[in-house]
Amino acid sequence: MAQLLSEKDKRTCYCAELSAKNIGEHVTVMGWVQRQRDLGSLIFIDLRDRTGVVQLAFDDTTEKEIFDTAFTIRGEFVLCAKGVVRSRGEAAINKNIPTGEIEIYVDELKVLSAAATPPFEIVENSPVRPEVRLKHRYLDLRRPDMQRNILARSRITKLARDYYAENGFVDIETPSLCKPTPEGARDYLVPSRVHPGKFYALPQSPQLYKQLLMVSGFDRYFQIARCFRDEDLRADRQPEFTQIDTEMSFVTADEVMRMHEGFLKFLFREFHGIDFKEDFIRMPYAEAMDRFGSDKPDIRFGFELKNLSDIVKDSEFKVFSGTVAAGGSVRGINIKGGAKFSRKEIDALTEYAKTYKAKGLAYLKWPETGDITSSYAKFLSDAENEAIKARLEAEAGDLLLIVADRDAVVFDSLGALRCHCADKLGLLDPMDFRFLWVTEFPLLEYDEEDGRFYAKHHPFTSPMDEDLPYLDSDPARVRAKAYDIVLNGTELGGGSIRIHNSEIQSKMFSVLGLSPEEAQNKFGYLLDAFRYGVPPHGGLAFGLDRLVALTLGLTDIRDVMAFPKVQNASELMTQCPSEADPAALTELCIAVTETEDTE
RNA sequence: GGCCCGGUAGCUCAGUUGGUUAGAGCGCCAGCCUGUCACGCUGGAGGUCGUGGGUUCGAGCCCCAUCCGGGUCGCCA
Repeated sequence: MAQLLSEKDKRTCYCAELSAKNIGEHVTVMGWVQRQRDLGSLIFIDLRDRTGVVQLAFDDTTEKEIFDTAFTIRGEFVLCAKGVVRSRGEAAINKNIPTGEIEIYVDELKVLSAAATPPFEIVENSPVRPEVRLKHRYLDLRRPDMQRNILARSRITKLARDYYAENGFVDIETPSLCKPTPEGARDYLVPSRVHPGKFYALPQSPQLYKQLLMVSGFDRYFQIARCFRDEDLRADRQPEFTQIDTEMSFVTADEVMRMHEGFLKFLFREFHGIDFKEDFIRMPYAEAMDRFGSDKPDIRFGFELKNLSDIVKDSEFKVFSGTVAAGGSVRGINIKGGAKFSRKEIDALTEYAKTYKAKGLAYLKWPETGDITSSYAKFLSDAENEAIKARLEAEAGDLLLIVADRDAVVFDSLGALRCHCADKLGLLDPMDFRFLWVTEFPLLEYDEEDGRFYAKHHPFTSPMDEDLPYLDSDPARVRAKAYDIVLNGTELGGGSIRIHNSEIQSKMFSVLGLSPEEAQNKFGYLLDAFRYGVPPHGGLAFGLDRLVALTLGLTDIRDVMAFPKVQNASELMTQCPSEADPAALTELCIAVTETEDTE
């Protein structure tokens, strides 16, 4: 059945490139059959390629053999069709598609491939279960919306290459087989045949290589880098993802931020025609936490956190006053328009807050008409109640939500609640792009379980100059020259100025509990390199998948990745990961001692 | 590792209190049809109800286990 493409079968244009101005031209198009409509002695076929569809027409003046072929054609057959572009005539114009004024009157037709009936329709927004889509990803990717996403991704990476090349960045590839990263996410390990018992790791990011490239004097480095982390998945997290990775020498944090802000503005101008005239807001971490309960605030809406601790610290209501006394805080948010939430919905909010470790959620619902209802008001004095309303600027129609707990829990739960409620109220327009820099992150994070500090960013992040004196005495208060770029509540990227002073680096390792010997063992090559003349340097990496998704107004990065993995990190189409060939394992000196199937 | 939601025809779903032979739309197959474009009309095929066990006279429905998918917390320097 399938016919071969010959030298004479040269495509002259893509399907949806044709329009009324091509009328009379003889063209050759190639593509997949969207649909065949057989009206008896009249047959229409919509032919689709990555640009869209064009209608092929066959009637009783069509050569019989061609007409008979057209009759047998089914969905997703691959065709080569030649013919004359002609007007459909006034009555038959389809205004819903770009090529709706014309059709191709076919005089030569080749079936290049027949096709089995696909498991789902190849149409936009086809509501199919994710596992079915992913098992047949090659068909899913044929759908127009997925084609648009993948094409957009390609365009965005090109814009990135253009922008950074224009600004003097050198595209340099770094290894995929590298030394395992201590203190980071879990590494994917790759065994070495030549070195039995030894392992490479796949890079979590090219961090140290790019710093070494600064030592080498390349001055500005750029790479679209594939990164790997063996951690659990989310809608915005895959085990294998792509970064737009950069590093610059002889710069301050301000210069790095300006450079990358320039890229985002360039991208949105080119891609969406949106001109960001103002500088992006820069907000210190402490302010972001205090106002939004998050280090990646969504600033498309208000509902800001207010500290109520001073109002309730002496209250009769022990849930509030006791929390303050124990060193925690009581904070609230005002969900404007939230009074429309039902009791059931508010109960659901409480359950939601509990997933963030909050012990409870106090509320006050002030409807437009009717009585105020509240879970806490009866326990407070009138003065306390009025002060809370005033602090939260409450009025009719509002819903006040209050959490009393450790600061970390209060921020976490209220930060999540404000976004959750905004979503419920339909306030989140994905095409409203609000960028924000979060700066002055804490350098270190104390881990209660391990009883030690960990680097919040990584161990090479430079402390802020004015906080250097506290690195020994009070590490927790030291802020870093680190910055994240946030878009609509998602961390799009982050970076820092690195330590380039061996004394400070040693001090940093010591705070992290690394002995000089351990530091030398783990990062010796970097420390050695720094002995030979290291420029001050810093950089930033964007999560390309998130950047593309958010630019397109999407929330699931799988929609902008050609072959993503599912929640258990397997790939449904190829069924990887899979068991290794025993001979290969033997050669690698690896024995599998336990699998999930073992009792 | 925890919690929540889902799995019924190729796809999307309905399926009452546990009760006859499990339904619909789309898709698919066949026939008819000259202007369709989600063509229309007529007819037809298509089901281990995720899997295994249990309760029951009787299970798509109840119970237990398990697999698969999604969300989320932990985790993600």
